[in-house]
Amino acid sequence: MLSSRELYDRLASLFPLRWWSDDPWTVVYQSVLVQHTAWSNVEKTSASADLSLSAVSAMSDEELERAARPCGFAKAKSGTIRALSSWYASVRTEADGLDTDELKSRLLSIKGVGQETASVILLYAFRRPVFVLDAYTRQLLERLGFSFSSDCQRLEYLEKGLDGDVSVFGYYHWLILELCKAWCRKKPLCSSCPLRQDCRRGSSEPVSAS
DNA sequence: AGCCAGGGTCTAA
DNA sequence: TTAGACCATGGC
Repeated sequence: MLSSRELYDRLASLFPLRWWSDDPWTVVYQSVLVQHTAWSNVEKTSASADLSLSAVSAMSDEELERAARPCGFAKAKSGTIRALSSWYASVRTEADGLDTDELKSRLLSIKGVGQETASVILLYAFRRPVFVLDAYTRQLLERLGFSFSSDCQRLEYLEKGLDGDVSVFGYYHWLILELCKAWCRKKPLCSSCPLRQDCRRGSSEPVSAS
């Protein structure tokens, strides 16, 4: 059976390795903006508005909401970003001394931050070995023919053999995104994709995992 | 025209 | 504990 590490190596041979952002605060606010939204909208927002930590704290709620508008759910997202800005300003100096579980529970207590967003922030902003399990990852596992019954099982498979390597965790998530974006939308890659044999949307044809 | 895009919260049973 | 409604915008 294909191991998580082998899957990673295959993906890494297909796509460039990519990290979210080297700036922790950028990761934090973009992880909120991207919720249920195309990445292009996040780029648009990041390009047209200065959402640095100091800029956000100087903005009114109305200005922040206006800045978040292109990403949809602007009222909710701007409120979450506001809450995260004060949270981040207070926690960033002491974060090194905090347990990952402790950091995560603090994140989850913020309205608008759920499991996936918390995982993104822990991994890319605080460099903790947390696997970001999103809909694309579940879809990928499904299409590979795995039948897990819970996210707990999926994480157990995915994290095994990665030695808690933060860089690998980070690259892995982007690689899965690249694959799933390319999968059924770009025929040339699709027909030559070693992870898949046919291109019909919704097909759950297992691929050879030997 | 209508569906989807990297979610999360709240409610109901 | 799980399913479904809801939130709101841009792109195709």
